[in-house]
Amino acid sequence: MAASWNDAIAVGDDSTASHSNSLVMPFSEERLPLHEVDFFAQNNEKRSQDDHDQMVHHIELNEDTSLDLQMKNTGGNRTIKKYGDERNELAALLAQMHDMNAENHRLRELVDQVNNDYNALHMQLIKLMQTQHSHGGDQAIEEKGKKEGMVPRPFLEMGGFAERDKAFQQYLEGSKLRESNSMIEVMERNTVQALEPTKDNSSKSRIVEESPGDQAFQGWLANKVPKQNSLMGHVGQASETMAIIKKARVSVRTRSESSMIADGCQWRKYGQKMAKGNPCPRAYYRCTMCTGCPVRKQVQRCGEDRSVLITTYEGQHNHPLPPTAMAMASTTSAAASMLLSGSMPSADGLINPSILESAAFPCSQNNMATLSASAPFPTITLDLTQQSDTNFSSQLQRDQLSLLAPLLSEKFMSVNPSLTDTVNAATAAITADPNFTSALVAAITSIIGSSHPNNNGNYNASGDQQCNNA
DNA sequence: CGTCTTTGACCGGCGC
DNA sequence: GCGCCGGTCAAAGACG
Repeated sequence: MAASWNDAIAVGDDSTASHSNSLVMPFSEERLPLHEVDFFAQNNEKRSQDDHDQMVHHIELNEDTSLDLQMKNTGGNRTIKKYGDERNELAALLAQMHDMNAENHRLRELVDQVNNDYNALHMQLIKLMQTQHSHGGDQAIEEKGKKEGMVPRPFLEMGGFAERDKAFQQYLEGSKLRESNSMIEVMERNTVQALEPTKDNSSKSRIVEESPGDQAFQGWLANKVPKQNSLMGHVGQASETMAIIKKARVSVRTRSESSMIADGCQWRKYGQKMAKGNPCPRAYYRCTMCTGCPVRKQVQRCGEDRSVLITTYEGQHNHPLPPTAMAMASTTSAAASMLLSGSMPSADGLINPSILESAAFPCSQNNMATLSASAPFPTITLDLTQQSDTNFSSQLQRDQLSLLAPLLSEKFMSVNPSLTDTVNAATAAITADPNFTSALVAAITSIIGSSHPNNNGNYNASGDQQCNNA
């Protein structure tokens, strides 16, 4: 899957060979130096009006993605000089596009790398489970594997629990992960340290720095997971731990008059209870998009502010999701990934907005994400009640970026720290444009979805879906 | 008649 | 051991 930006800037319909800037510049193959960009801009002044009647920016991610933007700027009767006034802006835009192109390449490669890791480790997991089955091994894991269809499709997907599973599996098999600062490595560290709180961490991982967020998460696990002197051979207990990890929840606070937010999934109510400390009843729903889908959600109005609807998601979808559901799924998956990867910068459990603001996301300033360590299961809360924008879909898309970008920056870009600023700057720029944001989110979710062998991206345009366990 | 909602019963975890 | 509480089950009713 070669990432290629077939970016082209075509100027003029009647350009001849003598016009070196009958410009079609494939950014994916060669980088256009800035001085050439400037030359191109200056040359524009000498060109005829007809040459500039039409300016077409064509940005196209490669063929297997959904991002296909066309920005047409028909010049009409504008003069060349008017374009000349914009040359600096154009040059800056081109340079920015170059950077984005390069970053896209790197990100795609990293996604591929993670995907390859996932596939390899998944095979190891299956192999081990088969071995355990043939040797009458631990039934808890076996039953859990059956129950969850072996390859659960995460509601809280991206780099979340599935990776934790394989990281844990890797640890069980006594081997080390490859040399990289991947998300898997961080998750392995969290899992291992949580399972062996008394053991010297230095022998487990090359990662030496422990963020306060790691401590928060491990502190939570230390309370929830019984201490063990020996991990090896206690697969059942380990399975319990993984079950707890899988139970992580993402809670979304929104202002809504309706009884339920439209998140794109189909739900069936199976219970309602009065919860202590809240006069409003709590409703329990399970996903009915596919039989056997373990995803559940709780919906409850805030006792203090009845206009606030609190929706808590739990579990992992085992079926493809429609695009409308991908927005919420991606948002919660990113939040859960942050939660479980221990990337929160605050030891008191708060994911301070500073992590988002540091990435300069215009949409993140009013958001607050909190991590609850007192809940029965680790819960991250996304507070979307401060947004004036009532378009929930748009809200989600913006939040997706605000959550995904720092995640990618922290985990992937740690290989090359200098890239982080570039990514942040580029992301800040593009998120300022809602249309571009929407398209980019679609592209990212498409990439993420397609990175799994049984991915959510299997949802096709006709609406046909295939249940993995059907 | 099939599907969905309602609601009381039941179960398991946890604290005392 | 007991009670509280959160979560789930399942029978009954509502609805299209």
